[in-house]
Amino acid sequence: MQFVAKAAGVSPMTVSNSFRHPERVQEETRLRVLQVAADHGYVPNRAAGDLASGQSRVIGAVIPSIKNSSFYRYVRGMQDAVAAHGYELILTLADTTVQEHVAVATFLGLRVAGIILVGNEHEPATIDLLRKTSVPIVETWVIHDPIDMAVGYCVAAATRALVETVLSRGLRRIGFVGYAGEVSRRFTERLPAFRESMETAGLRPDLVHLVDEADGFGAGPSALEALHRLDPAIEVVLCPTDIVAAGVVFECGRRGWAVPERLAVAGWGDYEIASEITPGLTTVQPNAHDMGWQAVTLVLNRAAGEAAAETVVDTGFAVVCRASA
Amino acid sequence: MQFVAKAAGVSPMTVSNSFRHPERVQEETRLRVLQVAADHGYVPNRAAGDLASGQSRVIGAVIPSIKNSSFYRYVRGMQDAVAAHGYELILTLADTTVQEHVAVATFLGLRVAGIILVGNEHEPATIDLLRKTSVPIVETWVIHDPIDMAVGYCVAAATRALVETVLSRGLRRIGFVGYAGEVSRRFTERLPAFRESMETAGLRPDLVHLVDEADGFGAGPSALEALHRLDPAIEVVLCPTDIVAAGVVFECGRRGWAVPERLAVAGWGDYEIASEITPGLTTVQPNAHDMGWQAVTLVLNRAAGEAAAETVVDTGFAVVCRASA
DNA sequence: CGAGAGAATTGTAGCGCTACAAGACAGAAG
DNA sequence: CTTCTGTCTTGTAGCGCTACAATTCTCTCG
Repeated sequence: MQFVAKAAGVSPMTVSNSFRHPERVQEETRLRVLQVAADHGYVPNRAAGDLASGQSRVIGAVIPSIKNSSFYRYVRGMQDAVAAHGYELILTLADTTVQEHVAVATFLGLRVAGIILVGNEHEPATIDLLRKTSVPIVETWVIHDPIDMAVGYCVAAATRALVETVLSRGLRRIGFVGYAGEVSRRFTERLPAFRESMETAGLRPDLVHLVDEADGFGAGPSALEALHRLDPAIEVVLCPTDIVAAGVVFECGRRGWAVPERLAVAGWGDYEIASEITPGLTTVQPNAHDMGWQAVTLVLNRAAGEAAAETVVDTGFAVVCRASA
Repeated sequence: MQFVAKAAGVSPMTVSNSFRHPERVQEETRLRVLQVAADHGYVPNRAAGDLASGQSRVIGAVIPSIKNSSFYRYVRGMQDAVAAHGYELILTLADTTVQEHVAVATFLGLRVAGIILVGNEHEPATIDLLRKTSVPIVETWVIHDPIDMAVGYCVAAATRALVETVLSRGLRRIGFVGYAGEVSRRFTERLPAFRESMETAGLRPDLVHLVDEADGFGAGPSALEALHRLDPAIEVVLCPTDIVAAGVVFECGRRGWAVPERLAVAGWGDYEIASEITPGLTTVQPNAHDMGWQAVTLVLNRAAGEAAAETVVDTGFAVVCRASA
């Protein structure tokens, strides 16, 4: 900065103001400074600036996976929101809670303006760190027991809505595919909600099969096989993701079963594949873009000193009805 | 830090050393300092530390999209490499070159240890900035005309290898699906390579159809329709991505065409869907994880002052043969 | 028992920038 | 011609940390 100041014939403060407070500097002076900076490839050192000003315009987000298009929309939502407010977003991939902890420590070390996490399952050490910091924290995709703030939707409510949708189609023999093993809590919330809905409707709540999360499309055929054995006249299968649902649809194709006439199928997540395959998948669409946007908004509101009153935002969901169910 | 030092009864320097140079501090003292820090949720301010030491252990990467699993493996490769060397990786999503420019400016402002980009298509302003900085720059997925360093594979060579693979299956009527409009150069490299290979083999090089990149799976049916009209006896379709190839396979299912007997199909990218659908897709697999790893390695080598001699690394590719072709 | 070597610890200065207060300067009013 | 006002510009101090040199504190050895 010293160098640029000298080259432009002004003081370092004027250089600083040219970048950060354009209105404080005369137009002509500012343009000259910016020109000199551009000529020399000078970019203000944010680390130093943030240190001096005690604030940061960078928000850190930890995302567990970048494999599905819901997360893509979620990230876009965050990116769009930060861009609209002159902030920056930095992302770290973390597939395990241990990686998440490392990422959180890094963000805290960088003194980011806020941290956005996915889910509410963290290492005890992470929770400890998060509770002690004054940095705004937002947990997304869930709305229970936030450490600080949360943005998400109610998985149980979405499950009930999906069951009601298939009931309204006149379907009664409803099979449910869930994930077995150590999976995120937002998956485990679905089964009890399904059972409850079925009992309320006076229908069999036990047409349930659990598959491995790692099986991808492959989980479809095995789930279909298992549920068909439980009830050969099964009418519809509710899947934990659109990937599994697509696997079921492909398997129906192989078996020569018409979808939805012989078997209806519903997915979850409204991934890209849901609208691309034939028949299109009926699925639950979380408002992923909105969720990302709201998460950033919560951080910014907190930074602006606004009331921390409503710390939980429900971005809702929609049951998207396509041809598969 | 002052606070922690006081609480632990040592000087600030000892606190600093406890974190950064454990060997300089007596075990007992170090543990006490770390304990006090943990109790108070203290995390050293990296911005200040980096400023004082004049170095950074953070590498910035700009990625254009997180929609496909190749990029996922690529990011994992980078993440694994930085983790192995005690560095951190921060990601920014940028779908346009303008967004990329903003991201690059942010990284430069953060004084990262290195910047990793995808492709070699950038804004003139970005190139200018990149040439003037002394920060190591790596461009990935391409190996032509790097600004600084590059890691990638030769798309033309992979195209030729794919054509040879289908030729070796005895197929002769080969259709090609490309992307129309403003697409990344790595897509545009494929068509000339295809034409050349076909001419060398003495076969029709004009069974070509261009589709819109945004069409996803939907591009499959329209491409199939168009190529079938060009040559009703077409034997194989080479697609620009596995998504398009999957779209073609699904469409074949609808038409009752057996794959690969009636029509063989090849994709590109070895996305997850390639191995999940039936029949599995024959496709080109870029060594995405390796590419990410090598990109980080190049940055670290440069940081370690090692020779900048070999600045281009070819991570190669593989033609993965599955049932579809 | 004092000198010397080595380990552990501690001041000092400064990284590049910004907040804030103070200064310079032009033009308007008296 | 002085005073005042408002605009533009500039010193000063310090953000939280680390490199480096200096210091203190063992402990060993002649």
